[in-house]
Amino acid sequence: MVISGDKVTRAAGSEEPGIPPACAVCGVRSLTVCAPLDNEALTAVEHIATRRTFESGDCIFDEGEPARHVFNVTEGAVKIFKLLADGRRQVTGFLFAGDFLGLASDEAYAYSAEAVSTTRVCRFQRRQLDEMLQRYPLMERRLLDIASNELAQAQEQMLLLGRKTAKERIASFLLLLSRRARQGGRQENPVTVPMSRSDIADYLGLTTETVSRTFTKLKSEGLIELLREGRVRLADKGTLTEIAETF
Amino acid sequence: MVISGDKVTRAAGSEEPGIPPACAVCGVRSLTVCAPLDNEALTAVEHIATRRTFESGDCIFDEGEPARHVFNVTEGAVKIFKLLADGRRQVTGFLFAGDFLGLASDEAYAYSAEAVSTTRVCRFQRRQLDEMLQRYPLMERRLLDIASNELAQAQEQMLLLGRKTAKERIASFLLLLSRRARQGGRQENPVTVPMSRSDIADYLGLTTETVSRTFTKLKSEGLIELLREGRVRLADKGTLTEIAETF
DNA sequence: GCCGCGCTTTGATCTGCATCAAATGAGGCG
DNA sequence: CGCCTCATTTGATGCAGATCAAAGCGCGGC
Repeated sequence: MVISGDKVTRAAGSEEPGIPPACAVCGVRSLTVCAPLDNEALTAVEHIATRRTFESGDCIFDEGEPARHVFNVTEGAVKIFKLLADGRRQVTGFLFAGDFLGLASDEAYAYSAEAVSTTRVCRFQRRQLDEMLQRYPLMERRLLDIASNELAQAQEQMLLLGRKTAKERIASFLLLLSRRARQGGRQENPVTVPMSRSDIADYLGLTTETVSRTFTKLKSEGLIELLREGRVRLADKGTLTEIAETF
Repeated sequence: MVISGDKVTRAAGSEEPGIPPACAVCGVRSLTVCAPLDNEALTAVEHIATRRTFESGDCIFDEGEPARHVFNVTEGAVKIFKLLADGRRQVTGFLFAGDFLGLASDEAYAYSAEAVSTTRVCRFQRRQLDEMLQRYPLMERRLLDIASNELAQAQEQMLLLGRKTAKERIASFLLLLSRRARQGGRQENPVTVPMSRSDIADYLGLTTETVSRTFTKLKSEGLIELLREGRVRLADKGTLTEIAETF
């Protein structure tokens, strides 16, 4: 029997020992698919949920793999991405506490998911979640709202990828991070940017070099300040917003 | 009282006189959100549906407008798009018979919609549809599946916009049109391309000139043939697929 | 405290697609 | 049937961002 698994393996996320998640006191519940559930339903959720922790760089699942689980991020940050055969990569989203992960129309995941920083999730068997959805229409409705939201965000991102300049993309990105931080109750102005330049590049359809240069340029224009530990202060949100929305 | 509105105004689509749509014999029902409904539910749908026709270029709704209706395309083709303040445009999708239109997470449409060719739709009041969804869980589940599918498609499109070359984009686009035509029971090989070069450009994040040049190049390489009335024969689907998936 | 490694920044050059410009072609209408 | 209009194609040139290259720099290990 394992007394102390101390160091986590870097592969599939470590299972938490002990107590099931106390959904009733979950700090991010109001953001999640569980938001509209009553106590009875929450208890049912607790019984089918497993908590897992992933370290930065850990793979959560891979594109094409049978989609047996879905996840709720409770802490940390996740990137989801697709690859072309020659290695070109498109990050299609970053997920934070409260975000739902693993919706697949097909039987297989449509994208890969990897932790960007230390990340905790609630994991469900897809089949068990399906049963929950049938039993609790409010949950299904909530999931539909979440999906609609993601769809709107995806279209915003298409606009960015198809039509915005590098500077506009970076400004949009910083404002997005800031907005998401506020929604998640994290600090919104000196905003934390947990992902690497290359993840940002692959999210914005640019290269690391262009991302870096553009940050430098925004800094030299006094619009942002680059702080310690990947934190960025949005010094002139108004101008950044104008740039992002484009003029 | 209007006796004969003969020529349709080019604004909001003309209302059909007479009989409600015969949902029971609807040719595209199996593709739509109505697919899983029984006869009782179909009758209810009939009572809240209005049929409308739009001519090519007609606006169906505008981004930002209160989202009071949702639509089912029953015939024709629709483009949905977003604009930047200076007029740059991103077409985020083309919709065909069977496709659902108007999901808005917010109270407002997240994008504009315009007919690309003569188009017929079933229109519902959002509120009435919401009631239907509560009454018929199968319909809500179906809508969730549709939304999941669209999400997967959106991610595919982000990959295209962020990482593919012009040639790869055009190849992907033609194969997408062909696949959608097959799904909708329309002719899949000489595929009909109802939208203008400039709509295609705005969908693929290119310019009309680049779209045109790339078509010409694919033609000169013997991969496609440009036929009368915007039809395109995919002469070498294998190579097109290789190009689209990228090597 | 020093070393080594990977990430980020900065610099120099190249290129795919955009932009600008003009010719060609396809409908629609008088 | 010929003209007008607008979409498409083709051509010439420019540029934003990619690519190639080489320093900085922060961080963990010893």
